[in-house]
Amino acid sequence: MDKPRVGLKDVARLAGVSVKTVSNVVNGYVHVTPATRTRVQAAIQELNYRPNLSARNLRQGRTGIIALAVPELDIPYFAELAHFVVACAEERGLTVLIDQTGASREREQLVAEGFRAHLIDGLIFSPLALTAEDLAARMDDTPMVLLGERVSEGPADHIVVDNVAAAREATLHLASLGRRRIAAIGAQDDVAAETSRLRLAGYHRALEEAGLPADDRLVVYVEAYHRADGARAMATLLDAGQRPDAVFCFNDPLALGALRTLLERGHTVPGDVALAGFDDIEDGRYSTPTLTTVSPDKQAIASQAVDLLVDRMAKGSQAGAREIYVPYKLVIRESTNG
Amino acid sequence: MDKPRVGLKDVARLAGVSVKTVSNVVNGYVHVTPATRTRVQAAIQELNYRPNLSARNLRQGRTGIIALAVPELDIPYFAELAHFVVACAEERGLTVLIDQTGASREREQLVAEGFRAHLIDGLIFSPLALTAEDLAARMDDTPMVLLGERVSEGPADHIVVDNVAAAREATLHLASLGRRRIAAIGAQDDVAAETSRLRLAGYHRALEEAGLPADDRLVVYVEAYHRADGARAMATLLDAGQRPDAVFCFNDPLALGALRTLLERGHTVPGDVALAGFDDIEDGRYSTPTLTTVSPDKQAIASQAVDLLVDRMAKGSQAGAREIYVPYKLVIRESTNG
DNA sequence: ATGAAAGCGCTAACAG
DNA sequence: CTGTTAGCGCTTTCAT
Repeated sequence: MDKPRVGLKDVARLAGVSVKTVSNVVNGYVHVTPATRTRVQAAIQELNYRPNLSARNLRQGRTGIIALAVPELDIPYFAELAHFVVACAEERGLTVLIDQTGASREREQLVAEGFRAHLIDGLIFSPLALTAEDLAARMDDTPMVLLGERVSEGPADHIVVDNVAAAREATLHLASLGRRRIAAIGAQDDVAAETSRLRLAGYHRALEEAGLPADDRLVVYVEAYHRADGARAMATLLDAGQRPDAVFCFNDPLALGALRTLLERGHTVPGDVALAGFDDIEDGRYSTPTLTTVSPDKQAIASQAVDLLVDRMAKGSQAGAREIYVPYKLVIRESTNG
Repeated sequence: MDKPRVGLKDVARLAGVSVKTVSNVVNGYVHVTPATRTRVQAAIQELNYRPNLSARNLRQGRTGIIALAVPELDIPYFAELAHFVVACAEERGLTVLIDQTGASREREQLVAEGFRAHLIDGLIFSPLALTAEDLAARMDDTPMVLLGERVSEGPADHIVVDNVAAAREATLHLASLGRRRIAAIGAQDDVAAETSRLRLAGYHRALEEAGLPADDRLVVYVEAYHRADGARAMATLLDAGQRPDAVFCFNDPLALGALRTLLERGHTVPGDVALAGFDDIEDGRYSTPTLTTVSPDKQAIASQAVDLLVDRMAKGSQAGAREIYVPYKLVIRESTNG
C-alpha cells in the first residue's frame, strides 16, 4: 500500500471550497465563515491532512528552523545551553536543529560556510577551532550569532561573558581565603583557545592584585576540558611535587576531575586545597564537596542569542555587529567554604 | 541592500548551460564533461550559489531531517543519547532536529500526532507521559522509533533494555555484599511510569531470590528523577528512622542525590550504605565514591534507533513493529566496592 | 552529454 | 468572504 498523498487540493474538493479557503483555515486566518471553517476542518480531519512544511517553506522563503552548532552535546555546559536555546526558540515559534562540530576545524568551517543555506533561517554558533580569518571569510549571509569569546571584533553578533573579570574574581576569592599557592588548570597552547587565554589573563591579574607571585609551574596545560583532563592535570601537579593550596580550574569538569584526584590521594577539599571552577554545571551542585564556580547566566545567553538572531532575521542587515555581555556571578560553595 | 537571490537559473545563464546541467554538477552526477563541470563550478563560485534545500525537499518528497523528541536535553542521560543520535544520523546523511517535550503529555501528543509532518522523514521518540492509547491512536504515518519501555506491544518499532533483568541484577549485587535491608528509590504512582514499574519489579524479584523480606517502608516514591528528588527521598528514608544498608536507585541522578544526603549526614558509602544507580551517566564515573550502576549501551541504542528508522523510511511499511533489546551491563564501582 | 518543460504543495496577489 | 492563478527553486521525465 502506497501513500495517497493528500494535499490542500484534496481537502478543498471534499469540502467544496477553494484551496485558498482551506489555506486560510489552516493558517487561522480570520475572515472565514464559521460554517465553512467547520466544513473544512471536517474534511481535514477525514482526510487526515497535514500541511507540507517543505512547500510552505519554499513559498515563504523561510523555514522557521535555526541551527545550533556546538562542539558536543554530551559536554554538560553545551547540553544545558542547548536546553535553553531549544526552549527559547520554541517560544518564538522556531525549531532548532543541532550540529555537532566535535570542535573540528573542518566541520566548523562547513557550518560557517553555510552548508545548510536556505534550510535554516539563522545560526547560533559556538566555534572552538575556527580562526578569526575563517569567520571573516564567511560568504554565506545567513544571520548568525556567535557564542563565546572566539572572535572578538569579529564580523557577527556575539554573546560573551567577561572571562577576564570572572576569572579574576574567582582567583581573588581563593586569595581572600588566605591561599598563597594558587594553581590554574586549563591553559592551552592552541592559538584558537581564546577562552583559555582570557581566563588565564584574569588569573594572572588577580595574582598580581593580591600581591602573589606568578609561578609557571602552577599553571597546567590541558588537551581538552573534560574531567579526565582535570584529573590528569591535578595528578601532574602533585607528581611534580607542587603543593598548591588552591586551584582555579577553567571549567567545572576540569575541577571535578581535579577534585577526584585530590580525594583519591587523601587530600581534603577545601582543607588542604580549595577549588574553584567555571560554568556552574549541575554536577558541581551535587558533588561532595559542592563546587565553587563562576556561574554565567545560561538562560540569558540563550535568550539573548535567540533574540539577536530573530532581530537579524527580521532586519536582514548584517551590518553593525553587536556584542552583548551576559552577567555572571561567583557562586561560593563548599569547595572553598568547607 | 536586499538579497540578489541566486538560483540554478542564474548559474546556468552565467555558465552558458542549462539548468539541468548545473543541477547535475551540484549533485555530483557522473555524465558531465570535465570542461563544462569546471565552467559550472566557476559560475557557482562566482555567484556564491547555494542550493535551496527547501525546494529540493519539496521536489523529492523528503528532507533528510529526523526529529529526536526527548523530555529535556539537560538531563544527562538524554544529552548523552542525543549526542549519539546526532552523530549516528550524520553518518547516514541525516540531520537531527530536537523537540523537548518536558515530559508533558500535551507536548508529547503533539509530537505523536505528527505536527512536523512532511518536514521530518522520521521520528525517534522517547515518551514519558503518553499512554498506550495515545500512541495507538496516532494517525500520522511518519516512520517512528520509540525509545524506552513506555509502550511494549505498541504500534511502532521500539528499542528497549531489559529493565526487570537489569534491576534484578543490580539488586542481587547489593544482596551479594551481604546487605539485608535494601531500599529502592524511584518508585512512581503515575500509571504512565512504565520504567519505574519494571525496575521495581526487578528489585522485588531479586529480594525474593535472595530470600530477603520485602519491606514497603524501604520503597520510596519520587516525583521526578532528578538529583533533588534522590536527595529528598534519602532524607525521607532516614528521617523515618529507616536504616537501609544498601539502596538501589532507579537512575543515576537519584543515586547521586541520595549519595549527597548520606554524606551530608555523616554516613559512609559504601561502608554504612552501599549504593547502586541506573544509566551510567558520566557524573557517576567521577563522583566520590564512584557510582555502581547499570550501564545500557547508549551507543547501541542510538545506532539501532537510527538504523531501524532508516529502514522504515526506505521500506515505508509501518506493518510489523519490531522490538530490539539492547545490551546493558552492571558496572561495579566504589559505591558498592569501596 | 545536455536541454526543455512539467510540476512538487503551498501562499500571495488580485479579482470578484 | 472566497475563488483563480502564478510562481517559490529544484529535480525529473522525455527529447535530442
